[in-house]
Amino acid sequence: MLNITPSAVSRALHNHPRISDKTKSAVKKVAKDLDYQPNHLASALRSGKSKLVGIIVAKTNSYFFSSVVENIENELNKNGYNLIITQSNESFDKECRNIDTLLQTQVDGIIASLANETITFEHYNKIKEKGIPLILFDRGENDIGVDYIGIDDYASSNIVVNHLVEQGCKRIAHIAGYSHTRIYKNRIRGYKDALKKHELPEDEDLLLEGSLTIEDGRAKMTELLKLPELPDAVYAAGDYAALGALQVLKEHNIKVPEQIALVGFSNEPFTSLVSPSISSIYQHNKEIGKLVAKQFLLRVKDKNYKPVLHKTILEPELIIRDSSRKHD
Amino acid sequence: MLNITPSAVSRALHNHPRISDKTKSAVKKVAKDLDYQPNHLASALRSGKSKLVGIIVAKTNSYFFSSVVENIENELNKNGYNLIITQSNESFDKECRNIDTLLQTQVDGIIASLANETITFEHYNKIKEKGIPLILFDRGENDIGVDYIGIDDYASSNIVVNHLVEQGCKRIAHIAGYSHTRIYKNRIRGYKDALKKHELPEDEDLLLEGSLTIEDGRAKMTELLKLPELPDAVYAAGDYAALGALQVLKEHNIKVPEQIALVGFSNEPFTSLVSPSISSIYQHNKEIGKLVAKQFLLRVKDKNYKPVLHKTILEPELIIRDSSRKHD
DNA sequence: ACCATTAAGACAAACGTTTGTGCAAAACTT
DNA sequence: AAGTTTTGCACAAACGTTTGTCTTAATGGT
Repeated sequence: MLNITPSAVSRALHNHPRISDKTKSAVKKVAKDLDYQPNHLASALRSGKSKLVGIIVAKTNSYFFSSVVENIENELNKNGYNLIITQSNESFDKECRNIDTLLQTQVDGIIASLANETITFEHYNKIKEKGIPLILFDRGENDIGVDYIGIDDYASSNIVVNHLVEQGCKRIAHIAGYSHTRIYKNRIRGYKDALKKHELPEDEDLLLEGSLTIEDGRAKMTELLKLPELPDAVYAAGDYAALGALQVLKEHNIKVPEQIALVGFSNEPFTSLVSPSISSIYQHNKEIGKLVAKQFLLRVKDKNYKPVLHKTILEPELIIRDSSRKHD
Repeated sequence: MLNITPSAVSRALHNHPRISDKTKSAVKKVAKDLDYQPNHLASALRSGKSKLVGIIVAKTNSYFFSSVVENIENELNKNGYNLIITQSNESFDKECRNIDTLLQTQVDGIIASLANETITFEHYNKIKEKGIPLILFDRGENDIGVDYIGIDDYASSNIVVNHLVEQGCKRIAHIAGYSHTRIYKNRIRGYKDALKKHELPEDEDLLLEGSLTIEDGRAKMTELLKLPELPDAVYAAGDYAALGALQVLKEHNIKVPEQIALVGFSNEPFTSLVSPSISSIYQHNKEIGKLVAKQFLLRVKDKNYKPVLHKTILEPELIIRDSSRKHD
């Protein structure tokens, strides 16, 4: 080297004020020449910061999650963080194990969206006890008491119902998610309140909770078609369920949207590909990813910033497609 | 503690033969009681193994990649490894940067699928120089000289052409990927050779290279429809291109498969959702993921195992759907 | 009973940084 | 010119493991 201690080198590379500009530039030059690669592990060990962020989502191969993650990655990479992505597969157990794994890996923080199965939250306390930031998005709970970014599910339902009423629908069914998950509960509340607002009768037969898979959508639509009085619109709380419903409608030669209009949720890519294309709620995937990343950065930069909780709620946007457009 | 040195504890937890069973169980009991969590960073620093594996794919939000990654994750998690997932966005530059980032993070190995833009491979030498395993899948190159897992692209084209000929098609077009990428080149070769085998004339107008996006598929299909003599089948080397083609065909009121049959590639979920559903080549996503993981584990366990190169080529499977089924 | 072998674990160095403290020289103050 | 502050860096400890070597005690062989 050039007669200098490791500590001086470290400080030089980090632009410590107590190092002269001359040695700084000298050190940096040598670093370049020798193609010096800092050892992240050693740095992490000593400083306690691994520069790794853990992510837990239900499934990476859903468009919504993968595009949120993509945007989180872009933001955090800029700040020297890398992502460790795990998936819960909607399983509570796997979610718990993922948390353990991530904590063992000494991540600097965790970003998560809850599994469908998750209805208790003690496992998240481990994270809080460790003192590292935890940010939830989309499927988060108020009970955990951490920062959250998501859309206004209640408002989404309002927008959907308003739109359907505008199209002339008067008997609107809702294929809902399980109401133990907050977001689905809110969508149900929004649906009911919107009906009231428009002075439409609330019919229990028109509200069906389920897992929102394609199969579930098919089953629920089949049930709806057995009703003595058919609905003239179906609002599904998930695109896959909407797709299942659409399949059943086509099999029964029911015209969409003329006889029954259809609206989904999440704006999965296929909604614009099927025919008729399915109207759906866009959840601002990109925006959510960016906001999550920014919120995370805020938290790691300012550890003592605890007291204030940030809940960011985005306004949803209805993408109107053929499945619910009765007139231009 | 219980009057024992850290070294003894470490060895006890790792079942070192020179530690008595008595102390081993004692140590493990205390570890349980105290909820001891080993510090991966310290372990990584000392042992030189981070237990992290880097992944580079073009896009996580493609179904093929995300399901491969999902299966890699499952396998590697069982062996104590965690994944750092990065995406190149099909960009050569981003791919280079990803490699640098991963190496800096001291990953124990890298698993990658090349970006479309990538046509030179020096940046992968950095990985080999570091002496850590590199495994390629799907989009890999023979030149790099590393283990590879993928499907037989040449055979895929054969299967597709055979199927189309069986359906009575005699003028088969191919919307191809750029031939500088090996897998697309092989699909083109397979396509040409299969035509020869069936003694069908090879028509240059029927072979169009492109990026295989939806838009590209639309453009290429539009071109094909301008030909004086229309094709009676289109084989697209990617599902998105096939979808674009299908859109154009429907807009021109051309019956699929009666007038023009259509086959795609990758078996993306939407292929079964659109109407008509699109026949497509299934690439054994799960199998690929598992094989990649196993190959990686082989390599890290046996560093000196270098000389032999493993190329695993899976047989593709054609999923026949409505878009190419002229009779049952 | 003496030497050889094995067993069980202690000891200490090492991995490559970061960081608090100490200390000399330089710069500034009056 | 003497005291005070600032500057620039050296020193050394520390992060929590892993691992090669050494030591002591126990076991075995003759």
